[in-house]
Amino acid sequence: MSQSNPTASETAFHPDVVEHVRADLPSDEFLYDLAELFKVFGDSTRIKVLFALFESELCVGDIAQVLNLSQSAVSHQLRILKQCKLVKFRREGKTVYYSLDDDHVRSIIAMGAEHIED
Amino acid sequence: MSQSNPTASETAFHPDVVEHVRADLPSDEFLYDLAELFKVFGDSTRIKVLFALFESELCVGDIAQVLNLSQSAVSHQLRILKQCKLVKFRREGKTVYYSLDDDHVRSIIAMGAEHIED
DNA sequence: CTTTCATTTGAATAACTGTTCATATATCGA
DNA sequence: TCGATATATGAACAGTTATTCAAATGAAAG
Repeated sequence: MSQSNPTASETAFHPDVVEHVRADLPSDEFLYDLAELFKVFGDSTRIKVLFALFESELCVGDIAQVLNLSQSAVSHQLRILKQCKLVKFRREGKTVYYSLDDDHVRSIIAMGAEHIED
Repeated sequence: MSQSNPTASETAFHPDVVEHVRADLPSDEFLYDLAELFKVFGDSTRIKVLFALFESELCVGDIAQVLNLSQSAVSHQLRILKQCKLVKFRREGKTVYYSLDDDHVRSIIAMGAEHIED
């Protein structure tokens, strides 16, 4: 018998395929982290914030103005964007200016946008 | 005065910037759709399903086996992936085979993966 | 037509998430 | 030091969502 996988496929329809696919899956941790990243893009408020920052560096109050949101809501979302390195910030007196951290953000959003336009 | 924007920026710090950024924002509908798309990628179960389908076409039961999930849970998620055209399917007797619908899926995930590896 | 198998669907529950409101921190000027 | 301003944070509430379980399709075989 060519089958010797104990964990998988006792009732599987295609045990060989199941085993092969399973073997090539990335680690659970990687898949989890990836989902976490996309989760961040999966909120329209955060997407709006990112699009606003596409144009130029902005302070918190201006982002709130642009998007018609409360300052608190914006600050909460910026915190999340900061955590996964999508935005960076610099302080100038009382004001904190946010900007995109790298170009991955643009690439990822561009790919998403491409899929939508069908 | 060079400012004449009625809707925005009564209390904004940089009214001119606010107005400019706001003018260049995509429509709310587009931004909402984009967030909806990323929301689909933002769940580790769905990400796992997509990665499994990277390898080959699979039927529902095999996906469940590969990922160690209930058939029902997989079916529910496949429904969502189907709705936004990320996967397609074909029926063969009682069995339904799922596969990736286009290469956008790979591109989007590749971009996300690139960001994580830092 | 009845049984069996693969998948789908619906309802219910539990967990998560974004906003709001109130409060706290931080910086600057008087 | 005190007040004003910009931002951050914490708790609470409301809305959303993924899973489970049970039941329902849909398709082939006898």
